[in-house]
Amino acid sequence: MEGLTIQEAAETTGWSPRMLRYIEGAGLVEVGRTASGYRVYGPGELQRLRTLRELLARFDCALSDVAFARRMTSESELGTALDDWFEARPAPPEGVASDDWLRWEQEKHQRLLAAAAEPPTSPKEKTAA
Amino acid sequence: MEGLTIQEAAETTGWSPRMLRYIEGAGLVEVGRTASGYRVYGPGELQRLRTLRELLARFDCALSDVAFARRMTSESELGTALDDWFEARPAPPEGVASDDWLRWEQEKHQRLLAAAAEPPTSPKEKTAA
DNA sequence: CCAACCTTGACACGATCTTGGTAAGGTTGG
DNA sequence: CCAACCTTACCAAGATCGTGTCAAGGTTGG
Repeated sequence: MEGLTIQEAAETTGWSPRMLRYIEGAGLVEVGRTASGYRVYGPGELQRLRTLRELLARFDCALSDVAFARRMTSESELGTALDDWFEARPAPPEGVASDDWLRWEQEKHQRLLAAAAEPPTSPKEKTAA
Repeated sequence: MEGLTIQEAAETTGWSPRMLRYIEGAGLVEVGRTASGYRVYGPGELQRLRTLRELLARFDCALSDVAFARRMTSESELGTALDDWFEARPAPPEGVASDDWLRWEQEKHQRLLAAAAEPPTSPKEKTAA
């Protein structure tokens, strides 16, 4: 057997076996299997699991937050939409009256949503896979 | 009065007054106040609220997810740490034996955590506030 | 063969999120 | 002045998350 069993992995990472299965189910760590279906944890997975633990503690966030962050990096539309929504209107680009600025902002949001809704009919840009 | 009251805003955005207060409490939309403390919703906030609604429906995510996404863009350490953690090891950079690659990976994660933990004693880089 | 693992699945509990309500009190407009 | 709005602050209920535990059954190593 190349790696550790789930119980051994639990001991060295600080997660419970239950949580190791949960984390796997959440799609956060991929685990290999033996021919008969036993999970096999290699050094990479162990390190990843320890780091995850520290990450959650350090930034006080939840597994579901990390799962959502994963969605944001993998679904580029989602990431773009959120980043765009967050762009506060700090100051209109110079030279535009604030009425125009507001209109431009509103149209920007509408364009964003339209783009997100629209099936890839005319893909002008594919950023990251 | 320059903008809409909370009830009027609720009618035009599709949120309930209760939810408008909740969203404000979650820090997702800033709302102005009259001298006596009444909330005042301007066109910008209304548009932002409508867009938020569409975002949640379109991508099937929750307010807490958006709130976390906000944290990720504002706390640069958090965003960096997560992005780094997500970097799967697809293939080692050419020329490195996989043992070395694994060691490099492990050290990368440790560096990452050390950097995040360390108080700004020797600030080599201050990216974004 | 048998104890000690592993698997999936389910039930359960506490915590948090989302949402609605309701109560006690201030503001406003006619 | 008074009805109709606003405010904050609670309580509640259903969903989801995080986690443990237990059951029924397969695998493994000595």
